[in-house]
Amino acid sequence: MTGARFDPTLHDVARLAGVSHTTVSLALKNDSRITPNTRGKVLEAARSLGYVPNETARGLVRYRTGTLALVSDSFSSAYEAELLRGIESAMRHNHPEFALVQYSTGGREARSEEIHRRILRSNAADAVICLAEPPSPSVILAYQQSQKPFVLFAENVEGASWVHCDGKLGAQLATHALLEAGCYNPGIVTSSFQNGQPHCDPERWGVFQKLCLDSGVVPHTFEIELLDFSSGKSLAARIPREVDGIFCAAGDLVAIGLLAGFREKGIQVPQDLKLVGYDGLDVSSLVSPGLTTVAQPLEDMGRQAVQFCFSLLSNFESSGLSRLFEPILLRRGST
Amino acid sequence: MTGARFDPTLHDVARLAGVSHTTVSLALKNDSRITPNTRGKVLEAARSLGYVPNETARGLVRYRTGTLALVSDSFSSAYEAELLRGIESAMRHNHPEFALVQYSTGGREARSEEIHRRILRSNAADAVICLAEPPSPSVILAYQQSQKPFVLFAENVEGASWVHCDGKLGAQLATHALLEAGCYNPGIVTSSFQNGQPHCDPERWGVFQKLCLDSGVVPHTFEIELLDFSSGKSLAARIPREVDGIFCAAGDLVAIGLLAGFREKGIQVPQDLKLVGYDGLDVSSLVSPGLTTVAQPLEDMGRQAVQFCFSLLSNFESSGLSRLFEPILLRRGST
DNA sequence: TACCGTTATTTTAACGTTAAAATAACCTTA
DNA sequence: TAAGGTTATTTTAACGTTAAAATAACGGTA
Repeated sequence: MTGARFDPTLHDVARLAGVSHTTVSLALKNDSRITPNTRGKVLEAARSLGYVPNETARGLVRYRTGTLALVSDSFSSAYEAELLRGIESAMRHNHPEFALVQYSTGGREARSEEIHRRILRSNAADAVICLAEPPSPSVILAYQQSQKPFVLFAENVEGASWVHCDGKLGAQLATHALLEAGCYNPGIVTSSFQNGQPHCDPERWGVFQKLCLDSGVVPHTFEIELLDFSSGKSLAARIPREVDGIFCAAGDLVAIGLLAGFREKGIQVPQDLKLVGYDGLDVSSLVSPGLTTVAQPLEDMGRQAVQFCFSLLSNFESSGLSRLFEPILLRRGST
Repeated sequence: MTGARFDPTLHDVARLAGVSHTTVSLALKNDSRITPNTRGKVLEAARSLGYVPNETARGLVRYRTGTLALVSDSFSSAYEAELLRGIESAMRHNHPEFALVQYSTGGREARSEEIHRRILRSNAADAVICLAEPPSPSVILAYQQSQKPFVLFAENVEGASWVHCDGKLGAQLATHALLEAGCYNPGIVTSSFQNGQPHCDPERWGVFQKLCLDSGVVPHTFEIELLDFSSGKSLAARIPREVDGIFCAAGDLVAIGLLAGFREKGIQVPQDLKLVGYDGLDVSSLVSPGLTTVAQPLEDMGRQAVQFCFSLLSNFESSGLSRLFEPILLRRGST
């Protein structure tokens, strides 16, 4: 049941080289106190045994891990994929010595809390980027107290550093696109509600509501649980025929799902209904018709998050970095 | 520079509860040796201090981590996303107490080696699923010796457990689709060559070659470095006009990129050229025209890999589990 | 009341590393 | 040649946990 444990340790190398384990430790990190002669012996012994340091033991005493942790709701989201592209490229270019590990919350809040606590308590990483829903204030406070760099993709989170793309502006772009196109019975697709508003990106819904009402139209709201292709596709069946424009604030993937659902249902886009997505994922340009969408500079945002982590890591007194990116509207066939 | 370290430990809880640290340890894991009375005191003390166990220290002595590690080339690949969906769902349903972490190799072989060694040596996980390129034989041997369950997505790897989808059959389905449609100047898009064949999934290329030659046509081969949308798109420009059929063995994402490239170039699919992809990703049904593709049951494969890990974990003498899945051809607009 | 067998708890020793303190070895210099 | 100062290496003590061994406390029996 329990795994085998027979990898060579510092002590094994030490015994073979005829020195103490501390000498091996120092020799391996090229400490100037060790003579070239003994270092040679140590290196040879380490090589012949195939010694690899145990990072767990190391982390316990050093309190540094050489690891950047990502916490995301799911490993398989396309939205996160583009952020990850930026994060990975920044790490590869600027911090190649760091390991990148990703934790999945499975979208469950309790699990998310558990993961953050575990990372903090077990010091599993030197810095954390959170792609998932922002954790509870108590977790954020814990990060603050631990002085561990913590960056999340959300706006104006008290006590944390963040990177965000202006949702109000994005919603404005999307709503105008629909209203200008003459929609008089528009709807919005959002994540499911909590406390009277969508549980993620409520600002998009707020702006859409306001602008519609300002223009004298009363908009529909359609909530979905999972923000993916198939839930978009099945939602399409539940949208009344009189709706003539949809702002899919839940993201491009859902919008692409809607597109597929509408096609099955015989609703023509953009003739019968205009559709605007959100995110600007690559694939949104490939569907038929092309999806008009509010594009976020996801790769740049990912890179920025990494940069924040490392500036916080090098001088941790400067807390609370943040940056708001601007979205743009990509007009395509669906409007 | 170094992080703060002030989370409460077993000793802190012990002091507050007026018992020894071992008692706390036992009480927290509900050991029957501890009286309900002292357990109560301990639990109360632990709660009031907000005690969370340090998994690093725990892992050092227990040699069990409650973690399943995934090693992938990149966090952002769509192919892996569907595998991950299966892996995540299996974990969530059958092993919810396990943490799931993912390591990224960035596609570099040296990094991959380093990551595997680190996982093994530092016992970072109880089992490992490798979505990336199979590692070197020496790493595979190390996994074998460590008796740590190790499952990879590749075929017939000596000494490892694996899950694979029959590439020969898949290539056969794709090639026949092109030849039956009357292509007499077909080509294949593969990953870049190493030792005279594509460095990943060489079997697809081999079968395609053979079947084409058997039918009396000499096929083209187009290699690409990165297996993603944009490299597919830019490859399109380099494909000669006389080519009338492409088997994109490099995957749907590349095929979708090709589609976009062909559209820009004014090549009509399927009139001027027929295109068959590989993988059967969701998005391949949404592009215009719909992509004919060889579908792998990726989610099922992911689930199977998880199941292998846990059967190996419970009785580690039975080594070398494997399963070959069958692909199917999804015929759509591109042929 | 002295002895034994339970049961409840504590003490001690690991796990594999790093950091600090201690020692040993070797040169200078007086 | 004894004292002092480097330099090279070793000893010791952490880090926070679990597991094994040791002890303490208690109740029952002879």
